[in-house]
Amino acid sequence: MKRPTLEVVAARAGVSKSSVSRVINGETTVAPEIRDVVMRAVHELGYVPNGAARNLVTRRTDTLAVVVSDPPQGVVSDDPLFSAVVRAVSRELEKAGKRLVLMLAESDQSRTRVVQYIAGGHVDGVLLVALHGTDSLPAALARQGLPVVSFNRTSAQDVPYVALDNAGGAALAVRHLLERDRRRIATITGPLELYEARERLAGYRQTLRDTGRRSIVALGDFTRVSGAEAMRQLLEDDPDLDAVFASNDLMAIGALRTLQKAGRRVPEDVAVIGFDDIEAASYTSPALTSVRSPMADQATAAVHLLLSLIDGGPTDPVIMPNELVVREST
Amino acid sequence: MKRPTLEVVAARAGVSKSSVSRVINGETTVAPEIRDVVMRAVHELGYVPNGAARNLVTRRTDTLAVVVSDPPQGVVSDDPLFSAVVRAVSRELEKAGKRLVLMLAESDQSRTRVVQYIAGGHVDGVLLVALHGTDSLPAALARQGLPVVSFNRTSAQDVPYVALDNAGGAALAVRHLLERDRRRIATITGPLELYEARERLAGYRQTLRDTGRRSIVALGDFTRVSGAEAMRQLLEDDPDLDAVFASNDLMAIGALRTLQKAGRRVPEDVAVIGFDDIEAASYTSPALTSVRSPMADQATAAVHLLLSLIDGGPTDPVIMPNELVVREST
DNA sequence: ACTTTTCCAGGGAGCGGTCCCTCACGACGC
DNA sequence: GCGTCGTGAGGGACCGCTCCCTGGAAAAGT
Repeated sequence: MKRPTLEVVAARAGVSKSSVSRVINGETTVAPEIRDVVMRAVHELGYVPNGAARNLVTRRTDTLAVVVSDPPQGVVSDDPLFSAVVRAVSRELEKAGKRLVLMLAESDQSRTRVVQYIAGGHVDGVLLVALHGTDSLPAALARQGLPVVSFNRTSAQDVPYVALDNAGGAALAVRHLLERDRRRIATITGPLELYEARERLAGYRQTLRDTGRRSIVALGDFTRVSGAEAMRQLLEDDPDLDAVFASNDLMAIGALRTLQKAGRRVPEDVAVIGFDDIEAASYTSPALTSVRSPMADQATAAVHLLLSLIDGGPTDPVIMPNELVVREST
Repeated sequence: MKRPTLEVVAARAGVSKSSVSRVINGETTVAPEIRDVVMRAVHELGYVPNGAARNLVTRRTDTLAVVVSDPPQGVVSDDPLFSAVVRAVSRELEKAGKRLVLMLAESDQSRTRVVQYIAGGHVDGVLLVALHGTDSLPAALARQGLPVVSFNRTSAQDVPYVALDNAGGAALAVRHLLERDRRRIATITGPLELYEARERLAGYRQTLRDTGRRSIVALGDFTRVSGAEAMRQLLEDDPDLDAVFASNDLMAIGALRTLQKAGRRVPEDVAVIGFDDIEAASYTSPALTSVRSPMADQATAAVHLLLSLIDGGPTDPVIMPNELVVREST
């Protein structure tokens, strides 16, 4: 099942390789009759250009890597937003006529494999998703000298990024709770190695400080069980609290369960608000109020930034605004 | 930022290209001292082989495509299982030292693009996920003459596949409901263009028939809202029903909500059972009993089958067993 | 009418690897 | 001591494409 080559097509059409190449690549300096005879030959033979050969000489691959850097426990890729992001990226690349190579970097070993692969010239650019601030990957990739866009802020200074307005979102949540006349507002944080977790915490703190209230903080790690556990902790430490801002929805869902088991009514006794507005937030009872993270839009923006970078465009970071989705839990 | 080539490394090490190539590819017929001097040159120069050049001559890419064929509404890729599958596949390929190109085929246009890409020799094999029975893609890809494995049964005869035991899983669910002394057991189906939906329905029907009971069927399309709607329909048609088997969890969750709004207690008045056991199934209240689809295992099996196919191995289909996860809703 | 410019098809040199084939050299057998 | 064999390094053709360069024909200029 050998595929025909340019040369075979050229022979069939009775023209030179160069002419066929020009037709294939849509150059305009080709006489119509040559164009036609070439196209016919192409269709008759079912010719499709060999990608490797083309890559080799053009040094472009029309392929972008999406690298998901994640500890083995899988905080990020377990996240329900993962598939939304992957889909949005995929759709956007499809539109731009590019391909997507997905790589999960879960261990140091796979991290070096990723760098090797990138260095091998297989891709034109890299989209980095959800890294720890301490991650060595962003810097290592940036050093390869090809375009890198991060899906979050990272410790590597010069990596362009598209980020959520995490602090602003947290402020939105807290102000909403204040408007509902809540006085003792606790928070459950994400893992503080992550920028987004730190920013959400900072937004929460700042807003409370501005209104002269004190923070009540419990640590979580963005998983549902950690949310349940943190809520238990909070109830013990401060039984009088009347609202909880969880740094993501999974933890909010965990907190909801804990509250129900403890016999607290939501939202009457304790209001609960999450962050991200994942699908499952609308399934819970009561349905969860949440700060919507426009992940699909963020993914789209990240792809655009990366594509523009590849074309030598600007590298200005993009910050996505969030909005509040009020449901039953507040 | 020009990367060094084999030739440069060879010059630096004072040996021939061939020797460097042998060292890089770990051939054993190389004298230790040559090996050492080459390795040193490789490290000093930071040499990484150019992928395109290698692909061109070896005709292998060590890359596999995962093609998700899906209508624009996104039945499959909206599915919470999507990310689980992608992750499992990614991990497995990582282990095997292969790369993953993800392609969503949402329109006819993108379908042709997929076929073109595959024909371009960019990948060594294809893993097809979740197709409509009428999909033209499996056949088109199989015609390309490279290994294809389907993640479900398809209409294309000769495409090897890894499937769930859908009928068996449905039977498991229905028998469980019968054991709970339910007499009027309804079902909410998936979109019947999909094999899995038909098989789940068939399993339901057969099990009821075997025990002399009649089927009560409402049509859904695997989305949550369709489940809610179908449940409304069922309550209207047959107010006395005491159990519902939904063909997937999202629809079960929708049904749960409808039942609660209608004032039926779950499981006291109506037992609800889902299929797939997605994460969210354990978040609902009451937590959802479900037939667990071992999607990650299925994905792993599919990758193994594909890899074995590439090495010229057998093409026997694999059927994955499912198990029941009993929670509060039954 | 002749030269200059424009335009477009063809020829062919790479791109950076792999791998077949040749050949040198040391070990071994007789 | 000489021929044979085995081992392993080197030379170079080749994978399929792009793109620069050349050259001939047609168009434009004088």
